[in-house]
Amino acid sequence: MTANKLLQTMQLRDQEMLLAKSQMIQIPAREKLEEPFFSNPFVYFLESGFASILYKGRGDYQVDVSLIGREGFTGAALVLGVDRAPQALTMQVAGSGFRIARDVLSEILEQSHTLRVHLSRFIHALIVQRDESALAASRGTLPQRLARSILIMQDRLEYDEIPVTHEAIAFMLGVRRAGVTTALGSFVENKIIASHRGSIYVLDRQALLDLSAPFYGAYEADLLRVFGS
Amino acid sequence: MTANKLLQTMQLRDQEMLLAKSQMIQIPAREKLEEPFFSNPFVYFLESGFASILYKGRGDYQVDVSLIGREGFTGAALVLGVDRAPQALTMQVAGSGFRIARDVLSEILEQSHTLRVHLSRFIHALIVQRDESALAASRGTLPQRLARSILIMQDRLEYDEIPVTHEAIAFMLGVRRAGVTTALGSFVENKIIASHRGSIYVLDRQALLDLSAPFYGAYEADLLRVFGS
DNA sequence: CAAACAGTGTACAGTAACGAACGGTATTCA
DNA sequence: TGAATACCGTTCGTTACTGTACACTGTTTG
Repeated sequence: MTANKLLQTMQLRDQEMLLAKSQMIQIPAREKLEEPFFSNPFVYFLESGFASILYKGRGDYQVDVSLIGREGFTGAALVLGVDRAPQALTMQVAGSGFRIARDVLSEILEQSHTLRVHLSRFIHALIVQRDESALAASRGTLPQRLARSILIMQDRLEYDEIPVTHEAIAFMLGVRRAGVTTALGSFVENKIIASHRGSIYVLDRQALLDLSAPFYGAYEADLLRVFGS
Repeated sequence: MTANKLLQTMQLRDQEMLLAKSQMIQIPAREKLEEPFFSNPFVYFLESGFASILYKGRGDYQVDVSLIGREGFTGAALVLGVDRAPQALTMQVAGSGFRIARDVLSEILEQSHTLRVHLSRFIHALIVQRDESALAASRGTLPQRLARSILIMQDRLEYDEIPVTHEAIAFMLGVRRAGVTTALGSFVENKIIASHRGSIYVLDRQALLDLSAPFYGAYEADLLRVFGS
């Protein structure tokens, strides 16, 4: 049995085909799963931990446009028939997952219409997640974006402790590290989180939900529409 | 013959099937082509003018995540197998296009694998456009975002005059109308654009490219990878 | 043709986030 | 065990916006 929700909710036949051709592996934090403009050899269905999709512009401008954990998979471009995409995919919190060669998945996709539809629905959810990120980046304050960030990381880990540094968060949001530190400081004061070196502990999830309300929830709602459960 | 680039570059058979089942219509500015969370009855292949995809959060937070003109089509969610999406689609500059009923397109998609692939590749480009928007929103200054905005509008109109108000631009970017006015004012001073009531004239496209360099070009590059030309 | 409206220019005080920098405390490594 | 490194806290002046507000001018409408 797998912990990946996409695998869980697809047709059994599709799931079996995929699992038969894939290997379970451990993935350490900061491992690069996809390089930009590169024909990446593997696609991943994570079981734990999460990876982030980073979009890089010229100069060293960059933002995280989405996070993927055990609710999804990493081969959107492949399903869309594109083999070189401008995004980078990096493991943010270590975990495990099933890895499958892109060519193998391509073949399976040719054979199974149901699988294509299932994965496509997830791609739609990913688009929604990107839209929420764009909205938060454009209209949200740093504390709001930070709250959203913590929520979506916690959603993927399904645990109160999030092993991530201020630096890493700042990088994801495209803001100063010091800005993250001060904002987190005020969260700690208000007992919304606790914080130790390299970790954040969520104490008051509701407060985070309230803070980030305009920018959180649409991805989750879209996933529900996709998976039903 | 059609002016829509997606229609032009698809297999002739697919193009004929689509055109046989679609009507050419005129679309005025500000017409709503898709409502959020609504099963929208039509999909559009524009021939002129452009529409914007607006993502709305709670409250009245909103941003434009992408613009679509004659290089694309508007039924991404449908192709991805989803019938209710959280985005709104509004015609920004009046134009014309082919309209096709969603159910009809669905049927054609079932029959034609080549069409599905073609449209999917465009969806990938749309994702790239969203990522660029997110990056610009997160890291760009107002003048940079504005320059990008003017460029992508001009790209879709393929003409030097862009019939759009400061108000409309401010709305798209999610910033103050007054901010757009001042920024445009400095563009006028530097002879980058000229501006009359309700219109912007691009004088120095290169200057706009320079300004928005980190945030412009990836969508266009992705389209090239898709269409080849 | 007057009145209403849409679109633009400008001003001002307030604030959120910035870049740059420094000091302190855990943790890792030789 | 001492040195190097990673991570966090805080400060300071600066900048890019924001919200609010008002005045001006073309354009539409009754």
